[in-house]
Amino acid sequence: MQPNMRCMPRDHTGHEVLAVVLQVRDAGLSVLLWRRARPPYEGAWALPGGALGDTEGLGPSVRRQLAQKVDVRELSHLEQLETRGDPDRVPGRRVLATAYLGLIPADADPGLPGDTAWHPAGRLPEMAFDHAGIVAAGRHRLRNKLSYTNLGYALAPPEFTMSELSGLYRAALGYDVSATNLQRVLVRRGQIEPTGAAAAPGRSGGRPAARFRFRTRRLEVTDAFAVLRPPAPAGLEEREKA
Amino acid sequence: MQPNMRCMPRDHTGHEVLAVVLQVRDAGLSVLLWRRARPPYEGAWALPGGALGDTEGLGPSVRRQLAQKVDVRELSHLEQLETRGDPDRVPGRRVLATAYLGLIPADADPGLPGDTAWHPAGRLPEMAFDHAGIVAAGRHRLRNKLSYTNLGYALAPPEFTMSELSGLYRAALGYDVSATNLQRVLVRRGQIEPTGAAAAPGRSGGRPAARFRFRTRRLEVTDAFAVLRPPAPAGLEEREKA
DNA sequence: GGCAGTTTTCGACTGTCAGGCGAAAACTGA
DNA sequence: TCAGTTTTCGCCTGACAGTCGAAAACTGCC
Repeated sequence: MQPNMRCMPRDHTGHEVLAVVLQVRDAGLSVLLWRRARPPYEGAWALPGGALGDTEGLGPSVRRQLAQKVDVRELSHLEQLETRGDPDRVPGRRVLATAYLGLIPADADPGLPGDTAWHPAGRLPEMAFDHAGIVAAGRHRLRNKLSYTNLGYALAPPEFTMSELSGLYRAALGYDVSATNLQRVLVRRGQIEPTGAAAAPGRSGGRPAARFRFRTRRLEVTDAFAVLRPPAPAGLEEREKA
Repeated sequence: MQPNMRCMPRDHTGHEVLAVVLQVRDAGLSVLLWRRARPPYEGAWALPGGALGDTEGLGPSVRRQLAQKVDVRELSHLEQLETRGDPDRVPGRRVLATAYLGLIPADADPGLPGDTAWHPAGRLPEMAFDHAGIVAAGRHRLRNKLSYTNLGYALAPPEFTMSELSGLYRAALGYDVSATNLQRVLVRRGQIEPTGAAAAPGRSGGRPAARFRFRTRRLEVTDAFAVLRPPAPAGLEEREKA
């Protein structure tokens, strides 16, 4: 199309990174947004992020930008989402955006700057640029990965009861999840295990719940859900050890 | 396409698009590569792609670049894979690359330019830059999506027998897939249906196979495989109509 | 202390679906 | 007609999700 256009010195296309940071806050899925004080989209809400540094990797850049909004040490998970390159996604100039999905456990409550706040991911305020669509992509990714990976660890505190975990899944998935089934499924898959200690009995009585933890806090995919799975690779008992 | 050294000044970071184009060719999964004639990585093989135009969307750019290698009308599927931004993934200058996954049905045999050829995706030749990793990501994505979507349509010709389809899945997944089970699963999910016509009986005898087709040739996800699925949404019979 | 209320835990039952096996069907070539 | 080949169909099994109900374990009130 334009063989030499790539050498044009000016009007280069910029590149920015954005982050969809999600956390379950009081029984709902929330996303971290900041309010734009200047045009374009003055007063609208935007995802945290900013321009990619000249010698900076994408992942490190997200972490750096995010550090201006929250304590990044709270981040339990970070993965690349998608890159948007619509020529006019930003009015005036060409900016590509690579979006990341970040998760924060429900027990964390990082302090925020004045222009930044949590918003329910289901009912977004007026959003700048194409950020509403990016949030939707992030929610989608989270929903899917909760089903076939152990990503729940990224939403949950180090220890939890099944009721609490069920509440987290409910908030993230958008529908009720039976604590009974959730426990059976996650234990069978080896994702969670009881800690042994029982939780403090509830505020209004009731049998004290057992506490659980995720066995590993790094992403692992449940390959047992490949629909046409490979023939069982002989050994059966090493699955327990792995 | 190849890094143009005249543009070397490290003013801004450039952006290119790449495509992992996969096709099942004689019982194996193959990827489209071209051979670099100039340094860096002279003689090594690279993914098709090139610099993003200044006013060009990402998807259109991949299609444009790909048109120089194959007949893009053969492309049955195209989706974004990931963006690589390692500061030194390309020696000398900063180039971000957004990779796409493209699929071509097994019955197509597009003509190729002289520097371009199909290679077995399992045993790659010496690859330029980080392209080997990108091919691996593409194979991974294909394997996963074959399990929980109807993406098989993108590998298969308009009509096929179950033996042929089983061979395609075997090539893409890397392990044997029983034609019996595959038929039952895909029919139950409503992905494929018999065309009615029977295939020409085999070259060496045998019962003539029934021919099948995919009901739709657009991507649809098999939501029934969400592990913790939402409560059944009442109506049961409209699933048949959908 | 006993009893009602509450919450969690456990076991049993059902229905769906994938995987495997073998018999029957349908064709070719000798 | 018969052996060989390939596909198709039906049956069985085993895994697993979803539901329900009973039992367990606690609080608070009488």
